[in-house]
Amino acid sequence: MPELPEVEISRRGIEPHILGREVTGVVVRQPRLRWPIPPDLGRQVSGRRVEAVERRAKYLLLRLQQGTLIIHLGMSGSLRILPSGTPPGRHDHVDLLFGDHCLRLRDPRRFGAVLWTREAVEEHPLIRHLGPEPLAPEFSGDGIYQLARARRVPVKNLIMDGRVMVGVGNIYANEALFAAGIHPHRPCNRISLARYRDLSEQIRRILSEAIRQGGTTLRDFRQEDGRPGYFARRLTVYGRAGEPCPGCGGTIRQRHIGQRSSYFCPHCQR
DNA sequence: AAATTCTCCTGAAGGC
DNA sequence: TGCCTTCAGGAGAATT
Repeated sequence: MPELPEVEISRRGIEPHILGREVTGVVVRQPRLRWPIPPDLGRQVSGRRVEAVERRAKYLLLRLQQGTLIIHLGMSGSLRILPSGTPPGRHDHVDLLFGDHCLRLRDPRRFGAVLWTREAVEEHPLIRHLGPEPLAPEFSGDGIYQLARARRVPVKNLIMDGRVMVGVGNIYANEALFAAGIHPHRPCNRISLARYRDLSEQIRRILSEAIRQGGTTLRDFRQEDGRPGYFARRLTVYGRAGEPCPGCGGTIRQRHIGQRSSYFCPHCQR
């Protein structure tokens, strides 16, 4: 499931293959993703050159001449660079053609999205309200602490809220809270500034490490060359219910918070 | 108004 | 072996 590191890895993987290249066509085999793919996408983007390949939160932004393609990988999306004409698999829904090769989106669960906007992408409804990037140099716990004071949701919900900060999905939220010794259920307004600063640092550290490891492959994620990521072996608590906590030897618990699974050590995390 | 629930979809895993 | 059921999960929309 692509979270921020997986999207950044995809960005770095595809950039050298498409930056500066002209889109020669688009093939849409299945337009029904999270939102329908615009029917005239091919006409809109063909002939335009890729001027930048960026990432904002978990959105990939392909800046073309006079517009931006917004790609979201949803739950199960992945991007591959392939020779043009490579036979598509069952869930290969979209190809962006670049002459001899193509950028192919595979997304079995179809929660992803491919959208086109000619407006300033920073003002797009999906982008406009996004919180700060954890990997930006100026990111610290201070802003989060201020926001948290006015709310009382569990801290895990807070850090997964894209308006508060972006890119922290379920896996990394669990890991960061363990690393910071904070209980995922703790009301977010009952955590000190010092602990938010530490938590922010842990989020940065874990996301950076995951990027270095090629991301976390749990089910479908593949790097652009088809290799899986290797961060899964570094996960300390996620998916380890019943196993011993590496900190105290106690048992890692799993509980549901919202609709998602939390994994934590009730002894080390308070 | 903040917080929770619902919804999209299908692969994987577990039970019998 | 294989069918059936349950679960997971990002994020906007709907609901409380």
